[in-house]
Amino acid sequence: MNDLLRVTRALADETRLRILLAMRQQELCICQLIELLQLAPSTVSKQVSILREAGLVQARKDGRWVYCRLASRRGNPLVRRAMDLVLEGAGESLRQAQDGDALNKILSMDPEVLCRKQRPQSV
Amino acid sequence: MNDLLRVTRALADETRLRILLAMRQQELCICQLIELLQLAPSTVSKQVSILREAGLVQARKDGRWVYCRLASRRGNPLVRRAMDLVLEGAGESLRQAQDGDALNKILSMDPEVLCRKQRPQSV
DNA sequence: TTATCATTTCGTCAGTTGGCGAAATATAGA
DNA sequence: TCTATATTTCGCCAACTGACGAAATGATAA
Repeated sequence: MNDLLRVTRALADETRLRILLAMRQQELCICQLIELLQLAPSTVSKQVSILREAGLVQARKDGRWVYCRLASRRGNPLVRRAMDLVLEGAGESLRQAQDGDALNKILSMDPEVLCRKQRPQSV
Repeated sequence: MNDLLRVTRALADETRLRILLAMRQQELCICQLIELLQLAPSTVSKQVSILREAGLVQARKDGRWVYCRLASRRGNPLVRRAMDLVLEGAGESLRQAQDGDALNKILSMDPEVLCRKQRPQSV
């Protein structure tokens, strides 16, 4: 039941569901998630780590960037059931439409440019 | 996403998972759940109501007793996926074994006797 | 090496949650 | 009607959570 609880708790937060839904089509690096969610880097990092602990998300490091994607559907059956639930629940809320639009913009950008945009503004 | 979130939040608590797992084979009345969980009636009532709000549990009233059971698998697909996840995650934890034993004892009892046992002890 | 920078870790804080007991509610039985 | 009682509602409190910023980490580039 502990594994189950770790998974259900990981799913029980809107930010984390938004992260999972954003990764449906492609992997995303942390800075892309930061841009999508408009949250502090430390917050995004923490939430992604909760999804990783639950086995829902896998990450690979490439230089300074960390790319995240949904865990394989062929791995842990618990994870597959969890994603089935999330995908079933993906509906037409305003928030999801907004995230979809924002994600398209982010994907059309060079990640380099995105990161530069996120650097502390020298005033 | 709101419906999904209501479901995932309902699943994200050990007490509520225990309730769902206990109802796998048969409906249970609140006082049976109180005995199983060893929690205050107000607490059990609250947790069941969260499961009902999420659509995971249905209840029927029979006199003073309220009987609860898992929602139909043929209803909301979200609910079905949620229960698939829970059942997949039902494992062999010590807690589950203990709950199984306790549940068997409870089911072998007359609910009337169970309720009498729960009444405030007149010292 | 040194500087830069994407990400993570840590400490803090406001808001939420899950537990309890007391009081309220609704129903059965006297 | 009045009493007993199974359940719910309400208010409270300790523990947990999700957000942030500052500092630490690890890797690239100068």
